[in-house]
This record gives sequence, structure tokens and C-alpha cells, in this order.
Amino acid sequence: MPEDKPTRDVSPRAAVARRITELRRAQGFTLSGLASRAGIGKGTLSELEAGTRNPTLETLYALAGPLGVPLTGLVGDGTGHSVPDGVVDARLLTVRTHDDGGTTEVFWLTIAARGTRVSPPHRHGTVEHLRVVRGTACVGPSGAEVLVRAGESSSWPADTGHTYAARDGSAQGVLTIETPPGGP
Amino acid sequence: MPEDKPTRDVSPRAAVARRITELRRAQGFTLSGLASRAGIGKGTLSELEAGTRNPTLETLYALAGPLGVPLTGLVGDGTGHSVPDGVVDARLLTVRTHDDGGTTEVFWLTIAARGTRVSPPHRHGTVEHLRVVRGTACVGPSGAEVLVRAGESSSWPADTGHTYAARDGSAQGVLTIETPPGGP
DNA sequence: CAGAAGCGTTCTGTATACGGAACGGCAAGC
DNA sequence: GCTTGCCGTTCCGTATACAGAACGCTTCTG
Repeated sequence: MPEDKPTRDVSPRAAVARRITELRRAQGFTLSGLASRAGIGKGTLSELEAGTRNPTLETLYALAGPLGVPLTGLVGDGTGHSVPDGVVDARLLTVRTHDDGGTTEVFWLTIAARGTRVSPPHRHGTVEHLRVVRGTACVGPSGAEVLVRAGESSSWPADTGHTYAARDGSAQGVLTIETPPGGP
Repeated sequence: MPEDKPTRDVSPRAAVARRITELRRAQGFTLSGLASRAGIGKGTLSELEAGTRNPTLETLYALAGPLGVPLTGLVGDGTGHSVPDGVVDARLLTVRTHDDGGTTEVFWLTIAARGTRVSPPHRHGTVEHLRVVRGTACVGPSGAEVLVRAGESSSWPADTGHTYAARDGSAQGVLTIETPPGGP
């Protein structure tokens, strides 16, 4: 969701370096062999696997092909993005930009059994929609929250502060955020 | 042996550039604002969004934080597996299996401007829910379809035959299919 | 209108990622 | 032993990604 800080992670270099080495070994390639297949210098690959280089997008892309994975396979841990407040865990499933310039983001949302998350206003015209799948959620503009049980859904304007909480255990659902056209 | 100078895929630059711009706008950030939040030069970001730069891993990582997405959110194509039949294009975003054995599938749905798709019954107790984001859809159990406009949603039991169609152009939305516990 | 503030783009010097060459290590063959 | 071959690492000159400054543009505000 907007404005959340990422969980501070170790340098992405180390993670990518490890992943490339793993995949290369899994394919049975030597370092030199992979470098020539990918069309990059083997010195480049050597330092990249050692974690002493900061690869460019195109270098990673060149490697993804011979390794047989999409680009996300090199940089991803495969999981979505966790919110550090410990209450809401939102995993981004997709972002769609429409012809008119508006965007739609879809998240898989998990709300912890206890605690409340207050999200600051988004841009004017933004609308959120939550379909609850398990548990019961209490969500909506701050002061006007509503209870949403499994199998129900609710939508609310998100251009004012709004809150997320669960009742009687944790809750899960699909959150859709629709941002209207028109830049900042 | 340089095997693939592959069938020239679209440069990953363009895809990443577009994606960053989309996410930035969705967050309501200006180019300058995002650059300073990410701790990178705004000239860098400008050329990056224009697709004239080949960003390094660390630059992408710096941007992922303020944009609230994991690194894969920047480099991924964001699409899942597609099940097209000429009328309905359903891209699977995620499948979740719950403690009780039930499952939830989330799709990004595109319904073509003309044509109707009739879907056979699913298992007893299965419920579908559609949130329409663009266009107007006409969906529901066959014989009891309802119109769902952009910004509206509808759910229906899917244990009887049900249909999908669009009205006045194509329609897009988020489809959630909830299957109850109790396997085949 | 002038001035200020904010935006995104273009310019500029520096740091560094790049490909390729040169190097040392290890194994098999003559 | 001395090759020959391939490995991964380290070095080097060049291309370029970077941060920041300078610029033109638009939108307020007095």
C-alpha cells in the first residue's frame, strides 16, 4: 500500500549474487560458459557473483535468458511486500494502468488478530474496495468503519484517513485500490 | 555460440520505465519528490522514466522502497497465467489455500466487447465475486445476470452455470473465486 | 505584471560497470 | 617434467550511470 516503508533489507547485491550462483549451478553451467551464453564478460559475472558489483538492468536481463528464469526470478524472493507495523500485511498482486491514466492496484491483505492500522489519505478520488474471504474486518474511513464478514465486501473513499483492523482473530481478503486519472 | 542474441524482446528498459511511472503516479508522487525520497538524483529518475537509462540494481532497489513494492514489482510484468477463450481473459494473480481446506483464487479479468462466455457449474458452495474497474459487465447465474458498472461489484453462487459478457465496450475487473473446503 | 516556487529536462564532472586481456590454479595427455 | 585446456580471478581502458547544477516551463501570489 502506498507510503509504507520497506522492511530494510540486506544489500540486494548479496541476494542477487547468491541467486545467480545457485541458478547457474542448477543449470550445470560454468561461470565462463554462462557469461558467453549471456553475452557478457566473464569478469563481470565473476565480480557479480562475488557481490562486488552493482549490476545494471540489462546485465541481469541478459543473464535471465540462459538461466531460464524471468527477470523476477533473479531479483525476487517471490513474496510480496510486508508492512512493518505488524498489523497489516499487503502483498501486491498486480498494478494496472488504464487508457485514461487511472490505475488499479490489487493486494492480498492479511490483517492481524489485534492492533489497528491507520492509513493516511490517498489522492482525491481514490477508492478502496475490500472483499473479505476469511475472518471479520473492521475497515473504512476513520470514524465510519464498518464490519465486513467473510463473504462480504465494502468500499470506501480513501482520500481521508482510514483504518484497518480485524475482529475475533485475523482476517484475509482482496483489497483493490483505484486511483483516478490525473497526475499529482 | 552466442546462441541467443535472442529474438529481440522489447528492451527491459521500456517495461521498467513504464512501471516506475505508473507506480509513482499511483502514489501521487512527483518525479522530484520520488527522487528525493529514494535518495537518487532527479535527473537520474527523469532519464530512467524516459527509458534512456540502464539502471543499476541499487537504483531500482532505492526506488522500490518509496514506491511500496518489492523489487519484483518493478521488474515483473505483473501478469499471471492466462486462460483466454476469445471473450474472457482471466489472469491468475494468486491462489490461497486456507486452514480449513477452502481455497481462494484471484484473477484479473478482461471481458471482450462482444461475445458471451458461459461457464459450467463449479462445486457446490463455490462463490464468485466481481469488482468491475472499467466498463460495464453483465454477469451472474445464467438467467439471472445483473449489470455491474465500474466501481460496483457483485457476487453470485457459482454452482450453477453462469455467464460473463460486457456492455458498451470491453470491461475489466477483479474476479475472486471462493471454493469451500472438501476436496473432490 | 514581476517574482517566487515547483515541476521535469538537459548538462557536466566523477565514479564505476562494462568487455576483454592477462593472470594463476588445477587436471589430464604427450 | 612440460604442454594444453579450461577454470575463476584480477587488471585495464572505455563507455556510461550517477548526483547535482543549471535551465526552461508552468502555476501561483502579491
